[in-house]
Amino acid sequence: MSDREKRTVRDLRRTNRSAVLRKLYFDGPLSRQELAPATGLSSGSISNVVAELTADGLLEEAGSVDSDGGRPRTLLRVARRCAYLIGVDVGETRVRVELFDLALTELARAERPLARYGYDVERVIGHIRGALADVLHDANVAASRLLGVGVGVPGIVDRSSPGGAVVHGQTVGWDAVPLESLLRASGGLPEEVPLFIDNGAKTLGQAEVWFGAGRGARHAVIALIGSGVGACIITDGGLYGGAHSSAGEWGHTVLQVGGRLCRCGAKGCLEAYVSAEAVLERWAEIGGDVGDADEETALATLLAHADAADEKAVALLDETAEYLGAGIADLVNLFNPERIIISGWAGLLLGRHFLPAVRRSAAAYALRHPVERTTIELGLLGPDAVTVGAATLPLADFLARGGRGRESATAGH
Amino acid sequence: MSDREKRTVRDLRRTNRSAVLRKLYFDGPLSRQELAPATGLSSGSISNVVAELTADGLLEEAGSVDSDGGRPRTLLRVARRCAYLIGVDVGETRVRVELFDLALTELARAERPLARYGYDVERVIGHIRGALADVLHDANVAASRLLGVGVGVPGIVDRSSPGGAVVHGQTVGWDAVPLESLLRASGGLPEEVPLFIDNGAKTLGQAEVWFGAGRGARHAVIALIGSGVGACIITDGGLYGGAHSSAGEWGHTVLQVGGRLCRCGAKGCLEAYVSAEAVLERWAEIGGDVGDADEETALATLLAHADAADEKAVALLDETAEYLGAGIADLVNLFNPERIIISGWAGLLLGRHFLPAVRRSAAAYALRHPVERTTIELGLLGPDAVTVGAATLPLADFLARGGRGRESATAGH
DNA sequence: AAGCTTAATTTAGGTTATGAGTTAAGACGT
DNA sequence: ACGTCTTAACTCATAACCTAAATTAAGCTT
Repeated sequence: MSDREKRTVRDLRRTNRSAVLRKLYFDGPLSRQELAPATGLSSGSISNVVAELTADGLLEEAGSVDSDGGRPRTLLRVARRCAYLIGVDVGETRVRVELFDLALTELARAERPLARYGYDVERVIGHIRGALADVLHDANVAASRLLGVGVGVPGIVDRSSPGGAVVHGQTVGWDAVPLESLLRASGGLPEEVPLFIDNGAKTLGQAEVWFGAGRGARHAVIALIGSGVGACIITDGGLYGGAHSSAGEWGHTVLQVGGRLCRCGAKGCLEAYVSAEAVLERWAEIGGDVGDADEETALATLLAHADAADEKAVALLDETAEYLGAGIADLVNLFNPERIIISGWAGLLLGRHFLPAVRRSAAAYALRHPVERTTIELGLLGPDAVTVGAATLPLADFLARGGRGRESATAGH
Repeated sequence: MSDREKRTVRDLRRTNRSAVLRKLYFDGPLSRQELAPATGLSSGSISNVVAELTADGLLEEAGSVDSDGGRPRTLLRVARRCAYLIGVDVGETRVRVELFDLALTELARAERPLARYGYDVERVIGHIRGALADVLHDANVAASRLLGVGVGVPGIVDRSSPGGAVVHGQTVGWDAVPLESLLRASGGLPEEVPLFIDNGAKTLGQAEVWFGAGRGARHAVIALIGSGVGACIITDGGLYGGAHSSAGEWGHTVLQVGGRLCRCGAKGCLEAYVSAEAVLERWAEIGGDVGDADEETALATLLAHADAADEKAVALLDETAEYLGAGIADLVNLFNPERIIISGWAGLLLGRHFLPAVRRSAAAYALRHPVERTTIELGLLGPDAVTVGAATLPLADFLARGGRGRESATAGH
């Protein structure tokens, strides 16, 4: 059923290093004393592991706290400058690259616009490579000190193929683009720096779970509404990808058999009702004025109409809230998460307008037991957090490895 | 993020015992020589672990194979009679209890009918207790030799509450029934025999994954269609439960916002279109003759009508196939499984009739990439496998523990 | 019967975590 | 100021474990 699980006594150390590192990373500075019960290790082992991590330069002291009457405990934290991360957001209109330290504070960024016709693969690769060199130069960080590069892209990322991640971006016209090998071949970064590619929606979700509205949830779904609709599914604290890491395609969930035509070709998808594009389209259909502004301002205009009690706008948004609620009900019924977080630029805009209505609709369509135990909230991070989320991918790997190098990870099957 | 991960050097042994045991359990008799690469352990450790397991009576030799010129390797297998399992199926019309050996071959069974008004909790508890005693007596097995008792029930089982599993069976009128503590209190089985309770659909799914159409799949969804509709979701080889183990409530996925009223109170649920009850209801609505036979024969009659080219029946089933396909498309989009297995008595009946149509519909409603990589098949096990699946719960626990006792598992947080 | 081949066990060596005992560092009371 | 008390962190002996190499076991070939 499952081959290689855990093997040697050496893996133990890695696991324990990882536990200590993770605890310190997420729960701020802690003393060795607090670390012991939190990780389940004995105080002796904590000393041992901490000494090792400190020797590796991953941990540093952070002051001390009096302990009434006794020796004060010295606090420990992860050394934020011991390594660096890069997050790349390949968006609909631009490529953005940011450089972070371990604590994910931004050190440099570079952005390259992508003209509408700009989804030429070569052009995107070139932009990434150039921007990557720029941020490293600006912050004066050697590429060798990078823990890894995370890339968030639109579309489905299939990580199960042998030559590295392959991107299928139906909406941007990418069909089986072997992004990983192309980026590698472009020579922009050293051989040994690992590359992590995933769907942009998922990276944003990961960011939201680590640092935003999802903090502490073991089971959560981040619903992302922009021009399109997607979702990031967190199960047992980690990103769920399914067999070919294309899970979470919530936007193409069927809400109306034989309903509105979606850009995916099917009928009645959630996306055909609640995406910004769809809402505006429907607004135009019932005679709403759209103008030729960009989607963002157009949506804001629609919301303003509704605020001004424009009946048509109100009705449209009511319906949208019902559909969105029904879509969320599906997530609740199928995944039973603790929390559902609505995010994405349109999701935040719409959510601020009608979150209570969405909650009501979700409660009406979902089963009572699970929906009563799920909270539905808005995301705390802006859509810009895609880069943060992308940087999170190598970071997660780093923490899971306990801050050790990746040895000969090529001990394939 | 996650507390207790792995700790001591002792857990290592458990993990390795578990790996050896699992490998032997699922992949038949193997020699020590084959075991080594399969588990990632050295031949020395294999010897060691195997010796320990044999001393514990969990393994036995199973002949030997010549190895041209050398010492023949002796084959090993799990001793099927080293412990026993009980599976309980609390169904819509009866309680069934079966006793199995480790290989899950049936040794005894007992069945108690449940009158229509029979969902009285006390009655069910009494039936379980009685039938349990019967099978143990019939097969002459001491209760102390039981590895555990697995129970499959209708409704949502919340295992997150402190006093043991609680069952919320909306359809059978059970509201927060603390089945675990009630069964314990009934005194039917010794203190130390563990009790595992889960949704019957999920246990059936588990059986299908271990021994049926799902063998070998790491990501699968078993779609169960009977009077109601449910699903069992397997992620990374294990049952997915979500935050309160109520995940997989596929039947109440919305397929038609504002559509047919479902017995859950919401409108447009999948269950309101494709469950046996719903199909027959719709058949009656358009004037089909139903008679007052039980659901099973009524559905068979409908299918016979369609086979005889009764236009109304054909149209109804076409529509049903479309809805079912759309529901499956949702599963594909959201979970991206390798395999979807249609089961449940009505699912098997309907599936045999129109599986190709369902596949077409699913392909039309789901995204191309994932649906091309998912197979949609019928289950291989009959609905009777609920007991097998239930027995699988303690078995999974046993294998995960490496066949060791459960020590002081009360080292709670 | 000696030599060869392959299987399985034993042994030596190296990591690791535990837990008791020790040292470190400061507070408190007289 | 001094000794006592309290708490933190480290050290070291012990036990458990896995690996790799060496050894024993079992059967075939010539």
